[in-house]
Amino acid sequence: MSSLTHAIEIYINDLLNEAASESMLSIRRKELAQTFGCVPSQINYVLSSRFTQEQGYIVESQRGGHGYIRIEKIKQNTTEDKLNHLEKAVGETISWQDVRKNLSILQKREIITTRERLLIEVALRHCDELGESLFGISSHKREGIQAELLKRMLRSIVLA
Amino acid sequence: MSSLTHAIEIYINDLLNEAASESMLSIRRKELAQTFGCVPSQINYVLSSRFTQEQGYIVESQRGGHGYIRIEKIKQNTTEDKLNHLEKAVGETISWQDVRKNLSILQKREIITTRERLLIEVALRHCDELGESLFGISSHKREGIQAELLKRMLRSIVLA
DNA sequence: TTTTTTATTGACTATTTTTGACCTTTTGAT
DNA sequence: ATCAAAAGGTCAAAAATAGTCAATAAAAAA
Repeated sequence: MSSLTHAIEIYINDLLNEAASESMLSIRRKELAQTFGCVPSQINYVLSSRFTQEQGYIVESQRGGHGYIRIEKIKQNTTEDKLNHLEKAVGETISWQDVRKNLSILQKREIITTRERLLIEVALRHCDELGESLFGISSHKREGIQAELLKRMLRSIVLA
Repeated sequence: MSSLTHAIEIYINDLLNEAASESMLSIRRKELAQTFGCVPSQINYVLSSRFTQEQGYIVESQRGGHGYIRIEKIKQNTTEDKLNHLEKAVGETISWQDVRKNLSILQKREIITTRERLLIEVALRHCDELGESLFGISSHKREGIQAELLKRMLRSIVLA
């Protein structure tokens, strides 16, 4: 392990934990690289492999003078359960009917809002249309694609 | 250690907020520049990067003796306005950069929530990945598809 | 051992901020 | 009417950051 990447990952996590400020922190890419004696782009690698949205982080940055990289942890690990549950509920493929049914349930349980439900439905339909009209993918394959997108979307907000 | 630009941005916002006068204020470019010990054109930079119409402000000015710069924070009114605004902001195609920027602005203006922003980002990325890896669509065309999806999603929640 | 995945680097690119030289508009005095 | 002074505007260069991508190298899996 050791690896530079891992060390940097730990370093950032430490900062995030001790930062009283709502587990959010700001760094200078160059500085961080210097403290670890590596090239700056190494930091990008760490961020894109260890601090992705899927993993519960939001990363924003700005170039130019006084540039920065801001990392925010948006996940409380106790939501793991919900996640697993969702994964199983959605499964590998899912029909449009089922999608509607599931979303309806989630909404009633106030796990997602009406607006969020709309967003999800719009996205799924759009994807489906593309798959069908533009590329004529089979219905079954489209369902797989939709299931994947649905899972990703649900994950992203359950973690938030 | 924030940038000059950011400091000036905050200063102006403070003035706008405490100004009882309908969140509108008038400044002298030269004076403000002097307050911050910078060249006057720095003020133009701040205005054009932080107080654009997109971001909800109207800026008017006049040269010559008794010149001034007036800054007004405008409220978002009807749904129609929001929609038109969105349509224009997104346009026909949109880069990932611009997507992030736009969503960030919408979130700051509280037109969408963090969760909604996450949902949208995930959906767009998913669509993009599909387009690229599965069907090898050109980058430009993918941007068009993304713009369409983005507009649909935003429309759906603005109208909700 | 061979293959596949993950890390490391660096050359090249892109964005943002800061500064300054030069331009335009408005007012007011003569 | 003219001109000088007093604003504000534009634009492009320079400086300060961050991002991308592809070639290697190292580690893990098969």
